[in-house]
Amino acid sequence: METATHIAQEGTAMSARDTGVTLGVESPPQCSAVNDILARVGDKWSVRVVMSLAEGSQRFNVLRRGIPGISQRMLTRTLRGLERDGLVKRTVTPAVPPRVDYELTGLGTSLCDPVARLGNWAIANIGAVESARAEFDLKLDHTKL
Amino acid sequence: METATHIAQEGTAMSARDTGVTLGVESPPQCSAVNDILARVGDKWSVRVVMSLAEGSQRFNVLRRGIPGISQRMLTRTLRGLERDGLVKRTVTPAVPPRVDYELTGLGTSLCDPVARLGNWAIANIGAVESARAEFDLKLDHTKL
DNA sequence: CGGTATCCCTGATGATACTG
DNA sequence: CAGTATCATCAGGGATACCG
Repeated sequence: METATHIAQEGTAMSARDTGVTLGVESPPQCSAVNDILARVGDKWSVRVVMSLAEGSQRFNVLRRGIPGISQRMLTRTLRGLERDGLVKRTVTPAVPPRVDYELTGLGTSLCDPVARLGNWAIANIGAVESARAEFDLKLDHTKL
Repeated sequence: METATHIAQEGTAMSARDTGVTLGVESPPQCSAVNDILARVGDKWSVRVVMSLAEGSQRFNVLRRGIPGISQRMLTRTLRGLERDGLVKRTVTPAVPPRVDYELTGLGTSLCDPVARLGNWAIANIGAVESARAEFDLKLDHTKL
């Protein structure tokens, strides 16, 4: 697999538009960009929110109940961040009980695919990772005790 | 719900047309697993390290010089974490000047693909994200000032 | 060379209370 | 309902110094 072998070096920016597996994540300028996006994805709640919204537009508290553990504060902040990045669209409907709906934008939807792939990798390999951890920790004890 | 049963394979034609995307990432048990992996990926340095190692085995300081900005402390911690997760293999060669080489394991290599896809998405869309941010911030000023 | 140990600061997050 | 404000906590990460 020459696919993942020569990743980070030099000029070829992104000819990512066609071939499925395009590895070309590198140049310093884009590197920060990548890291930037990765930060969003690695964020504790962003992915959960995006995945929830992928199922359709939802109101604030519905969304909240759909993501166990998230505080009102963090949901608000996460949504603001996603909105700012153009991944989510916020729609306020003036009404007696305020109504605010959130939905993914095209950009947000497009992010779902790569994120889902990562998620699928995680699901497929979590077992391997966990046993690796167990083994590592075991050897650690063995060494220390 | 067999939603997440056939997820970890294939290359291009998923069922991304129906509801928009392939999502099958939601079951509570796997949810934490996914979040777990996502945390690794979202980590400030893990991806950089993995991508560097994707080019081949490297010694500690070579790796360090290849990742501008990372401190010795963080490189060590990041490598330990990756090693614990079974993504990286650490090899110590007893010698006068200590020599330690790091290389990706099969698992680590397999992670490169999904991560690279995310990276490619980032590169392809960083422009859209940044302009969205600019617009958002602009409206914010407009509202506040 | 490769790594560990400390100190310290900043940002991220949770809990709680209040507002339109 | 949908936030905003405030406070306290805490892990992440940089700088530095020392060890085998």
